[in-house]
Amino acid sequence: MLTIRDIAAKAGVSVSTASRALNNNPRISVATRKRIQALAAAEGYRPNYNAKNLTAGEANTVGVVFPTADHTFPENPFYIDLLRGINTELMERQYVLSVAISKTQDELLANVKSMVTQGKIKRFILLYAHRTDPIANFLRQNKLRFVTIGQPVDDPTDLFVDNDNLKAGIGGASYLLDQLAVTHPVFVESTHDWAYEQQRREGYERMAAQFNVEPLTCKLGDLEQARAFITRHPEINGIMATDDFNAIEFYRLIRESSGANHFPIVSFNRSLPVGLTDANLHSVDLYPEKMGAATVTLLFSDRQPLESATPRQITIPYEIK
Amino acid sequence: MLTIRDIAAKAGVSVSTASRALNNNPRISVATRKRIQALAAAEGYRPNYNAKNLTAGEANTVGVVFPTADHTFPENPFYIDLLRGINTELMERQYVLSVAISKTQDELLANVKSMVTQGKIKRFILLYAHRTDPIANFLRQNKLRFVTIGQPVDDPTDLFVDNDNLKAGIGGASYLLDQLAVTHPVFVESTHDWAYEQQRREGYERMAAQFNVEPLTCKLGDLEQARAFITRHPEINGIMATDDFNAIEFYRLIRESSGANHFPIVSFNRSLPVGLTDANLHSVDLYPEKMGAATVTLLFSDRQPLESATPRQITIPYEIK
DNA sequence: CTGTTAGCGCGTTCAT
DNA sequence: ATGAACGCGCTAACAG
Repeated sequence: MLTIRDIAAKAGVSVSTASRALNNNPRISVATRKRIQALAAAEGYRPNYNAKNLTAGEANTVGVVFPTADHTFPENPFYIDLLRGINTELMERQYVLSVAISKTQDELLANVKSMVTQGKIKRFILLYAHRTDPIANFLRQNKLRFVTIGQPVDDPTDLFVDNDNLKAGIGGASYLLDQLAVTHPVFVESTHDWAYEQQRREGYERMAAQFNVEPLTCKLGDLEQARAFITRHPEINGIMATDDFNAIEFYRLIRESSGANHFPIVSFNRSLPVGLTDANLHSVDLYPEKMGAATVTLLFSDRQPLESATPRQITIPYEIK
Repeated sequence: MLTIRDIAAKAGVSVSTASRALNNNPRISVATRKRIQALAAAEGYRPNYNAKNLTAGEANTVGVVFPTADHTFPENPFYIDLLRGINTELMERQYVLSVAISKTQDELLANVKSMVTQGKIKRFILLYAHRTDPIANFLRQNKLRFVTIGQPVDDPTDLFVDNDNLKAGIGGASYLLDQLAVTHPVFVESTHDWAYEQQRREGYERMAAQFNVEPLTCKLGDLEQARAFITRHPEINGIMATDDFNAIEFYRLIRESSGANHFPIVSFNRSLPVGLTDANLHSVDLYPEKMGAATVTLLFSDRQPLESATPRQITIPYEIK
C-alpha cells in the first residue's frame, strides 16, 4: 500500500512537506506543491481515511438516519433517490455515507450514539421531519450538525430541506382547476396530519377560493367513512391527493360507487409506475434527488466562505408532469 | 473522551493489559479480565473505531452497493427492508453500514474503489444479481468477500442469498389453482427475463401441468400486444404475476377489456398498500428483512467455527398471505 | 519555506 | 500473566 512516506521519499522531501502539499497548506511553495501533487496523482496515492480520521478526531462520514418502520411512508422509491442525491454530493467532498436504520427507536438511537462516540461522526441527515425526536435531541445536545428532510416542528433553528409545499399545492390545484378544468375537486389526505399535507391543502384551498369552488377535503382512513363521504358528494369530478397511494385508493372507491372513469387526478411525488392505473394521473415532481443534494449543501454550509450568508433552509422547486 | 489509557489507569494496570482484557485475549487471567471489562462497562468506555481500524488495517464496515438506476428492478420498496435486516445484524457485530449508490456505473465503481483503497473496507453486499458486473469483478480480483442478493449468473462460486423462487412459484400457483379455484390462469412477467421470473414461471408451469390446465404466459411490455393477448384469451380468470406492478397493470387491462372484477391474483413480494386495488390480491411474502439478515450471516460465515460447513448460499422461505 | 518530532488511540511484539 | 515499547498513517507543533 502506498503511504505518504513513499510519496515523500520519491519526491525527496520530508513527510510533513508532502502532507502540506497534499492538503494545500499555504505554508509551502507553489512549485513543490504542484510537483508533489502531480507525483502523488501519477503514483495513484490515496490517503488512508482511518489515519486521517484518527488525527482529525472526526470521521469523513455523514450519518443518514432512516425513520423507524412505523414512521415510514409507503413512498419508498423516494428514499432511494434521496440517497443517490446525497451520496453523489458526498463523494465530491470525499465523504462517506453511513446508514442508521432499525425497527425500534431505541436501537436506532443506540446506532446513532455509537456512530458519534465510536465512529466520530459529526454530521447527520435525518430522512424525516420530526416533532419531538430523541435522535434530534441527542444530536442537538452534543452540538452536532444535522439537516432534516422536511420542516421540523421541534426546533425552529434546525436546518432543513423541503419543498415549498404551499406553492406546490397552489400549483397542483391550479393545474387541476385550470388545465384539467375540474369544477368539483376534492382534496384527499391521510389521517396523519403531516405538516406537508396541511401545507398542500392550504394551497388547494387558496386556489379553490380563487376559482370560486367549494373546498372539499376527505381524510382517507376508515373506508366506510370514505364511502359515505363519496355518496354525499356525487358531484366530485377531480381529485387532488397528497400522494399517489391516497389518490389511487380514493379513485378506486369513487369508481366503485359511481363507475366514473378516467378521473383527472393531481398528486405529488410520483411513486407508482405509469400504466398502473387508468386514472388520468398527473404528478407534481418534487425532485427527491435534488433534495438529497441540497441537504448535503446545507450540511456543509458552515464551510462556505462567510460572505454568503448561511441559510437555515433550502427549498426545492417542483414541476408538474 | 475516555480512552483505553484512562481505563488502564483507573484499573491500575498497563495499557496492554487493558487492551488484552477488552479484546478477550486468552493471555490474561480471567480475574483481571472480568474486572477490567466491568470497569470499562461502568465507565462507559467505547473504543475509537478509527484507531482500531488503523491498527487492524481493516475497517469495521460493510459496503452495501445499490444497483444503478437503469439496473433497478421494479422491486424498489424491497430495499428499505433489506437495509433494516442488514443493519440490525451488523450492529450486533459492531459493524457499520456504508452505502455506495450512484447514477452511473463509473461513479459507482469509483465509489467502491475508494471504499476499498481509502476506507479499508473488505466486505461488501451487492443488492442485485449480476450477470457480468465490473463491481463484482473488482471485488473478486482484490479477493474481497461479498454476498449478492439474488443468484449471480456470473460466477458459480459467488456467495448469495435468494428465495427459492421455484418453490415459491409452485406454492403461489398451487394457491391460485387450488385455494382460489382458478381454472384459466395466466402468468404475467416483465420483458426483462430476470432469473427469478423464469424460476417462478417454471414453478407455475409445473403446477399447471399437475392441475391439467394450459400454461399461459404474457410478457408485459408493449400495451397493445398485451391487449391483443387479452382479446385472444377471454377465458382467463386468474392472474399470477412476478410482482405487484405487473399484476395490477395486467389486471387493469383485463378489466378495461372485459369489465371483469375482483379477479384472483397471486403475486410476489407485496409492494403496494392493501386497498390500492379492488383486485383479490394475494402476495407471496419473501421476507426481505430476513434476506438482509441472512446476507450478513453469509458475509461473516468465514468467522464461524470451521466444523459447521460454510454454505455458499442461503435460501429464505416464503409465505403466502 | 522545509525538516524533525511528537502525538492521535489502539494492538502487538518483545521482554520480564 | 503482565508491562514497556513500537508502529499503524497521518497532521501539527516546533525548529530552523
